[in-house]
Amino acid sequence: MKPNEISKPVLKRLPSYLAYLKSLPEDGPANISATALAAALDMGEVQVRKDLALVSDGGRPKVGYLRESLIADLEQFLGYNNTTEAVLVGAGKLGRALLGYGGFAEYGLDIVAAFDADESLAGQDESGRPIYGMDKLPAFCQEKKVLMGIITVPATAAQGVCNLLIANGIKAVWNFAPIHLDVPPGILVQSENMATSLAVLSVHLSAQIRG
Amino acid sequence: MKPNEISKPVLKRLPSYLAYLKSLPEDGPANISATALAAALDMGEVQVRKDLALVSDGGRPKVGYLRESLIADLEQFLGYNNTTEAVLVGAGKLGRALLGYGGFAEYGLDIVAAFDADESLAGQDESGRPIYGMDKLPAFCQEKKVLMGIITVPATAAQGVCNLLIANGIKAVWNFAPIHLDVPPGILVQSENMATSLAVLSVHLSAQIRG
DNA sequence: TAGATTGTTAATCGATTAACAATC
DNA sequence: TAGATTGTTAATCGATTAACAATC
Repeated sequence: MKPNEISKPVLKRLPSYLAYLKSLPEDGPANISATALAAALDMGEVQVRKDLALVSDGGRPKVGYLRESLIADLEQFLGYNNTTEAVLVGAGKLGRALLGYGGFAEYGLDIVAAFDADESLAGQDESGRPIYGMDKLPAFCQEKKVLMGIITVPATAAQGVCNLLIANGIKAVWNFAPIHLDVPPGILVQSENMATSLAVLSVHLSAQIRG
Repeated sequence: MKPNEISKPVLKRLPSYLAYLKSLPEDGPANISATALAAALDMGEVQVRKDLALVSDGGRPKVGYLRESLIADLEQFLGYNNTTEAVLVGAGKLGRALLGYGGFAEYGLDIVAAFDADESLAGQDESGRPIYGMDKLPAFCQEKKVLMGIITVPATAAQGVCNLLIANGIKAVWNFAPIHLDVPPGILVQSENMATSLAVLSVHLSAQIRG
């Protein structure tokens, strides 16, 4: 089963399973059933069972899955074992917050360097990651064969940065700028969109108030 | 047309339209067609047309929509005009970053206060918002009739905070903790999940590498 | 009028759910 | 064996897309 045959809805649910499994006490029961997982996460049990069948064949009738194996299978499938190196562009507030966040290692992500148009930011950030001027970006990405770029620049600069990253070998872009990025086929853009979440919440509240 | 009749996929696309329309130059053409919007955002034009028809009746054959009216209709629909007051719980790195972000006003969101279990954080944050101890939360939420809560505490504390918020009148929760929150019917939880985005990117790269 | 664009009705597609058979 | 659980095949549901009619 090739991972790219998996549908996006399924793919987006997998991290929840993983997070829940990891939150279980180490000295608890060694097995867990899809039924139990579904109940804990408020999901349909058939859906959970089908999702798990895509990433693991360790499910046994009557006992369910071995928790540790299932965790391993999910991590394997999600590629959290082999580290992905990423560069970050835009060392403003958000950019530095992401640089400083230590939790990405758990997902196999390593932000190896940051770049910013403002040369005065160059140096090391508090977490010890280097910050360079934009002129250093092309050589760095090409030499290190970096595949992921994280964009935390203002919306007006985002498309240009995106183009630059792609020109230097990046295949996946994590975009925090609130703007649609145009990319050639084969490049994946995943946009982190707070406006989207806010819209869902906001409309819910409007409906709530109006009755 | 009641807003809660709209489907979630549609709702999540609306902010993109709005952002794009706002990015257009003020002195540009006054009209824009669904066709042009679709092309700019890499979407199907039928889809865009159908989405817009749900929030506006200003579309005219041959000319499209009046840009300004469409912006107004979208903002109206998304409830960005009437301000929503929110409280934030957890004044750590992420919490203070959100407090300091000035952009929420554009979406009709006003974070009026923050709370943290660590009393030593009490006082004012740099942006002038007050930070209180957790004991002040119940009275504050009830008196101000706050409807939205933002959770930026560690995963282990999130469910407890969520319960507390709901007990004090909150109807919508914006959750940044990487954990599933259980809530009673009628309460909406929107989780901001970076692990989800990372999974999508990570699997794309794995597939890319393997060929 | 001709053509661009809108909005709607019907067809397709994909994801979820339900029903069932298999297994320990 | 009986019952819990798995995995699979079929049915349903909802969203997207295609085809078309309406309009300026």
